[in-house]
Amino acid sequence: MKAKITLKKIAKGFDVSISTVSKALKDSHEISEEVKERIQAFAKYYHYKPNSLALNLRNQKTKTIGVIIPQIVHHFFSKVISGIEHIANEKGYNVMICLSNESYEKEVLNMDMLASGVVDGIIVSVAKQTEEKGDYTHFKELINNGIPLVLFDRKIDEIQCNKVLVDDFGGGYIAAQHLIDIGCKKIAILTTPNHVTVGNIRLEGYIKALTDNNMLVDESLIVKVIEDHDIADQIKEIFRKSNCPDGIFAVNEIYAATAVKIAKNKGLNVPNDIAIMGFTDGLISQFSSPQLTTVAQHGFTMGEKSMEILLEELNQQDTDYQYQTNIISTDIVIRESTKKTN
Amino acid sequence: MKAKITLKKIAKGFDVSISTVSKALKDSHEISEEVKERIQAFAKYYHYKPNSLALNLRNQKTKTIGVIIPQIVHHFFSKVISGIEHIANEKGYNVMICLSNESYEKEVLNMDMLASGVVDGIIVSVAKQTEEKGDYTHFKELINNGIPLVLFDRKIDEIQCNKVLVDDFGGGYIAAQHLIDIGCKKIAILTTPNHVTVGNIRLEGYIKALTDNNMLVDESLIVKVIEDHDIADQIKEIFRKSNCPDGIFAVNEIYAATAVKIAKNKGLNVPNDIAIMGFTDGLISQFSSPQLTTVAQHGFTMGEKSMEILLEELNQQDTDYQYQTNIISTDIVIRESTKKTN
DNA sequence: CTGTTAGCGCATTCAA
DNA sequence: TTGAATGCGCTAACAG
Repeated sequence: MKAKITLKKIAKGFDVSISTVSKALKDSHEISEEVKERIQAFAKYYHYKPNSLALNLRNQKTKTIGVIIPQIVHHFFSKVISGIEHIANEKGYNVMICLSNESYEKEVLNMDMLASGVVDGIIVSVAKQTEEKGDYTHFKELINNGIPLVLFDRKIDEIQCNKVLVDDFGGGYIAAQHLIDIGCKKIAILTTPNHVTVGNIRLEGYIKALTDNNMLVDESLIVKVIEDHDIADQIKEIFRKSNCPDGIFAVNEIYAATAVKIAKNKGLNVPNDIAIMGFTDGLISQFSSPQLTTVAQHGFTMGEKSMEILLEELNQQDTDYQYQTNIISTDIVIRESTKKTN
Repeated sequence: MKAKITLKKIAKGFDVSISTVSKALKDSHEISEEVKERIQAFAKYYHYKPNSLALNLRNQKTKTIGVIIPQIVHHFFSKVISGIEHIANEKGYNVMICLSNESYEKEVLNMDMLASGVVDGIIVSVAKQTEEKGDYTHFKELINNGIPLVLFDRKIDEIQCNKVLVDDFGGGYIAAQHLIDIGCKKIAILTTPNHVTVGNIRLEGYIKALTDNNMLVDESLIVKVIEDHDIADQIKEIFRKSNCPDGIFAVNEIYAATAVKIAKNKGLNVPNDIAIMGFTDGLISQFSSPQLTTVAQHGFTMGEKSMEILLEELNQQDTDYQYQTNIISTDIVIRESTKKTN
């Protein structure tokens, strides 16, 4: 293990000063051609690389941005990361990824760590537990410290900063509207508990679509799935004989795929007896059988947009910089699970 | 935007020296109780946090490890990251994730960047393009520079370092054996081109299982899928009337799920007419219909193990440290797609 | 053309 | 009990 090569060592080798070496390596016109050549050749031979830490300390910036996401084993979030990485790389930035595992505590820990000088800016999707708790002081502190912050996916009105959101309302709306369009009369929704903002907003879109179409909103068709309990058990409730719907809109892939499985077990034909659709255009939707109609939320685009906005904030000098909220619109991808054939 | 609070500023505020403040904040016995209390209270009030960059520069370590993976939108890799993150967090390390997108060039770029002082060690899964090219000088340089390296998943004999590998041979073997056990006589394999090591080794396991069972290895049943071309088209070939197999082992989920889809389109019953199984226990396997039998490769465990070994190397002083290769064994998860009912 | 100095933020050794 | 000095690796203003 050779110790790393530094300016100092090169300087000693050539018996010149450190700054001479530094300048020579930057091809400064202040240095004689001959010295430059020798030093450059030497540096190249030994694979000299300036130490990033020293540079960062000196420049007071790291060319690194931090990302805190609730989960990584999740199609949507990994898409977002891809998008962030894509733009970051283009602009010479590195990405540091932290997982909160939906935990408030881990989110705070990660943020503290990132804020201690290791990154120039932070992109985060708020953990469910934080949403539930409603304590956003760590975000406010971050902003107070002048570290640019972009929030994505989950909507937090309490925090003033740049945001990139999915059009969850519109997504919920077009989903329900699609089911109505294909003739469903009793449309159930599988959503999340109230504190999960995205599920909640999709639910609102669903409700709006129903009322716009003069349909009654039946509370018994609104299932708020609690993740701690068995998901399938909760979804089965909706298939009770007396109240079985002819259309289901699930706010994510898993619920949708689970509903399909249950329906098939009950001998129902999807989509003819019951049409089922989800949210998030992931692999499950593509490979389940029948393939699932779904609302695509364009995670990659969201990642790109988040990074772009962060860079904008990073590079602005303006004293009266205005935060923006960017809504990424959704698209419906129609597949077999809602293509009735009768 | 307040400027960040530093030791220097605190020192000025109290009209003491920087080192006094530094010591006071570490509760040094050298400092009087009274001064300590005042300074600590002040620091707490202003949320003083030591600047990581400065600390890193001073300590010559960053408590950060870098990870380079080929893709992130991939169940296996995100599982591995979770595992790495899990252990890293436990030990107070941060994780910096870079994507190579299977590109040699991006891999080299990422590695250069990580090696310039930003991380203490690196975990990587080699990009396909690098495997193809066979140029591993960037890895050798890294090792020469004394930066601990752990390779996972993809096996590269040319590089001397710690490794964590999937038991791909064993996985291929038990997969083929399972198909034999349930009575398949003509077993096809959907694998990758030769340069992709993991696919290749799984193929070897498959061949060994066949020969161990005195079955002939039929070259026409070995399909090496090229990702540039349409996957489904290539897989369809195997269903030609004259040579249609009664069992298929695919080296990943996508190929398996695609094969199932094609089989069903052809009116074949899975598993009764043809049993199909995959590799990697991801969401597709669980949610496709019929649910897929698969070889689980325990990505989370691999991540944990990789991080543990890296930490070991990081903390060792030994001059004659021995590299180790850790094989993570696979398990077969039997589901509907190979449960014959006739 | 080359070298000296100072400073980024911090910890630590040694001196007062 | 406190402070001054040094160094981590690098750059840049300023001297020579």
